[in-house]
Amino acid sequence: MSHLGYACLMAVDPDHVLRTAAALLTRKSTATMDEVAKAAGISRATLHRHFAGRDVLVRALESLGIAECEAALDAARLEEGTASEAVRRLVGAIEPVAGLLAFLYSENQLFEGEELNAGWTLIDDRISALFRRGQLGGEFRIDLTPAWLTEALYGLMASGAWMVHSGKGAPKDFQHMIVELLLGGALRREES
Amino acid sequence: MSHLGYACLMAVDPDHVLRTAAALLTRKSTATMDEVAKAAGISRATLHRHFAGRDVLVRALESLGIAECEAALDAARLEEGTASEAVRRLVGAIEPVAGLLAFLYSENQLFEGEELNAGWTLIDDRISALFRRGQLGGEFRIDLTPAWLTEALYGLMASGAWMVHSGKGAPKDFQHMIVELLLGGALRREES
DNA sequence: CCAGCATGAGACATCATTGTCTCATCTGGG
DNA sequence: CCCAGATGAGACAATGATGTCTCATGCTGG
Repeated sequence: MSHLGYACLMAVDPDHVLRTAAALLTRKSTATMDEVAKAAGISRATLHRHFAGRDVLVRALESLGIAECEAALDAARLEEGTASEAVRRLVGAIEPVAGLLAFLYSENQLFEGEELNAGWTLIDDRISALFRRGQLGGEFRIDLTPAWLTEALYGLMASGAWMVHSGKGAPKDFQHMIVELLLGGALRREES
Repeated sequence: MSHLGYACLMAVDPDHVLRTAAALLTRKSTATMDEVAKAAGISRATLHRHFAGRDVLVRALESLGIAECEAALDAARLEEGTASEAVRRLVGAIEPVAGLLAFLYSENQLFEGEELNAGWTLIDDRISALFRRGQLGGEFRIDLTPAWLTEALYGLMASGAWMVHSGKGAPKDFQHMIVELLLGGALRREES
């Protein structure tokens, strides 16, 4: 037997499979394991060897989504500059993951009884903290709770991802549309 | 044979079944036909006699959702008063349907190839027209398209429904949270 | 060259949901 | 009272997705 745990030869790259699955399920959330395998260019048997069951695959996608979200949060440097600038960076950084997030969001309701991955709470807390920072600094209004602002951001990102996905909006407008509406609202600013 | 088309005796009320199904599927979008029947207090056979198949049931729910949406649009009198007031009335009127809308929204992706019910376009147009009216009247900013404002409203309503459903928010705050964020945004208003 | 290992293809049983059917029962109107 | 119609309960097959298995193939490392 080889002294290496696994690395030998034409082994499938699990990360590539995962990302292909994410791209497919983002478009068609009911895709079959067979379709996922075909999209990844592997057989259903091999897919099953790496992810033993659809739930395992979804859990792995959840971990991927959480990891990418946290990477986006890190890249956005939420502690630096004004809260508004941080929100803008956050939306821009999270845009590539928005589709996957929307998929996971719709799948989460299937994990009703089971425990919710603690990673989501971590992310919620970091975003809530950003809004709280904006409130304490006098930048954001205080009559909307950080929790609601966080949920609203999620909803707006889902709408933005939908606009882009359906072709009604350009990806380049994603960040601007969301940030402008979330921060500025629909009303005209007399003071501007 | 009776001279009346159908009305005879202990006939099931299809509307009651529909509303029960809506309430159930709002909470558990993957509910079985059996669960739907049980929730409505009828047998699966009878459910099947009224709605021949799950797709027929979902289509009926779609029609119900469209009808209730249009009723809400009518009740909100979108042409009266300022656009802001109309938006506030709209959100308040549509709140009871928000859960059903979220369910239908998630199901619509399953009707990929098939034709989309024209009713949705009608509703989109009416809401878009409201935002356009606000823009033309100088009330709303013009750098966000009415189409985006409409989609954003949907997203915020989904987030609001989620907050209420998950117990993180009170139903009485639904209207206020959404309208304040959609119109005013998160930034503080110096002019207020 | 050869052995080992990952893969592809496919067969197979299982499971859940669904659509369809039959039959017994109950109710209310004529 | 009696019958038509609607319902409830359950059996049944069909379908689709899934999990598991075997076998042949092809490649790599030694």
